[in-house]
Amino acid sequence: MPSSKPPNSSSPTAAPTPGESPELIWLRPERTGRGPRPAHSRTSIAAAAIVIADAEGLDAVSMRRVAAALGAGTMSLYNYVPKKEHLLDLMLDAVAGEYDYSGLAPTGDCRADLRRLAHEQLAALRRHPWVPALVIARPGLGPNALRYTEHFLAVTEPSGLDGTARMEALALLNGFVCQYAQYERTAAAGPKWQADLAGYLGRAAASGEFPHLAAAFASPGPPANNPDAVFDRSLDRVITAALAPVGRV
Amino acid sequence: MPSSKPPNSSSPTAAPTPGESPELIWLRPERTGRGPRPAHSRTSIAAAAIVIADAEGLDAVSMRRVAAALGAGTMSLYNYVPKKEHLLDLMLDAVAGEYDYSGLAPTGDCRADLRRLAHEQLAALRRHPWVPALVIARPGLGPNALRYTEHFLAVTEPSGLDGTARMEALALLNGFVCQYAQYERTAAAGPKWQADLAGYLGRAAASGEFPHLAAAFASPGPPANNPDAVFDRSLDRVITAALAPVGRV
DNA sequence: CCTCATTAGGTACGGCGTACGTAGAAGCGA
DNA sequence: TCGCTTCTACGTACGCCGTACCTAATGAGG
Repeated sequence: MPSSKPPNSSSPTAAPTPGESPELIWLRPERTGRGPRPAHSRTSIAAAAIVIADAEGLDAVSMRRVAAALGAGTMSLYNYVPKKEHLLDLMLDAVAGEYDYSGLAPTGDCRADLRRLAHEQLAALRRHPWVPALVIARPGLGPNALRYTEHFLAVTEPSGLDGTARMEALALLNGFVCQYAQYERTAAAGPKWQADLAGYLGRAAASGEFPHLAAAFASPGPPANNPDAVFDRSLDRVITAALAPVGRV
Repeated sequence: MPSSKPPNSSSPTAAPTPGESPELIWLRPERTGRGPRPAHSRTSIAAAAIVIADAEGLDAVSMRRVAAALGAGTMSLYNYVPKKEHLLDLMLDAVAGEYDYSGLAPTGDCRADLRRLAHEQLAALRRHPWVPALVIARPGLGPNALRYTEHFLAVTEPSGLDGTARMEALALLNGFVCQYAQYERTAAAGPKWQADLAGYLGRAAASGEFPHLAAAFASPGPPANNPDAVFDRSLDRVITAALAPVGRV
């Protein structure tokens, strides 16, 4: 929704796309006003694609499938999305648009605010397990990601860090949450896979070639009473790292 | 090489794979000894695929391309690799096999050892820019990854952390290095993309909707004299977080 | 030596992203 | 108002992809 001030429709080179054609889909206007009204919108397209990805995985998201879900011809989709990559951009930004910041207003307690934000994020990634694998490949700075960034910067303002350090903190935290969600996902994958893995690790440990590994797997570690305990434990460390003053750590 | 103890070749169901067929390629024996000698090996196949991926990106790695590079028929590859996913597993483990641990022996200084390890890792990811996007999707515990894990556990032994905490530390550090390499990669992507992004961010900042974002981009931040300075800075934070004692952070 | 698991590789199928072309609808200048 | 221009919708077609299935040839084990 960053349309409160249309940039400058009176510019001399007022073509909607000054150069040839921007690579970023967010720089392409969704609608120029000429011709028939489009039957769909970026939002509805992203929503349809997300339904498919949630239900059947990212591989099931094809231009044909999404178009069919919208009741459109395959090639009609290309009027909205120049390449499939851009469809993925739309999907990611739509997920970023799911955050509800109304309960996440900055309280002045940086650490607590970030903890709550990370949990909101983890919840979103659990709803959409295909996100982590995608977001690592595409930076994706759609309008909703911008709102997220703005919120993060607001929340970390009391930390005393400069803008650059806070952007690095954002990347650090984001990466951690994505990685954790991905770990959860593969850990929850079929028992077959897990049994295979256990057998393989067991054999490796028994081979005597990996003494530290064997020791690490032999010790049980503290049992997690709370399913999110391991997340929270690491999260605290990451927040500390992210907010550490720049000079020395 | 974890074959010093073949599990039990005298089992009644002495098929090389006890169950039906393991999902993990590392549990499938590379060779059973019967029939003609294979013309290729997992290692050579992975090497061929990596050459393609380094030169033309991961999308260029197809079963046909790899087979052709080996001088083999397309379908012959399937004698070595049951599915393409497993080819990717082989590639990842081959990269993990590039580490030279001879200069990385544990010195007792945990932080310094981890710093050197992370730099070795970053160098490998720079050689193979397709790795980060892949490794997030597949846990991949091939023999070389096991050696890496073993080394990491050995290096972090003086930290006083238990095995579980050190495995979490490994994941944390790994994830950070991958994310940084990926960031470097997209930052180095075409000037067109970068110019587009700058324009988009500028417009967003100018809209007044994102005051913190605008402020963060207005302040220049300390200039990096060393190209790896930003990596080192964040790396120090991550190491600190990873090695923090478990009880409290 | 015979037997048969194993390797090599061809053919074919369904699905993918998308270039290209055509037909029709709608905003805009005259 | 007309007609020009630009948009949308979508069918067809091409070249790739992963891989199921099949046939031969090969060579180690009994």
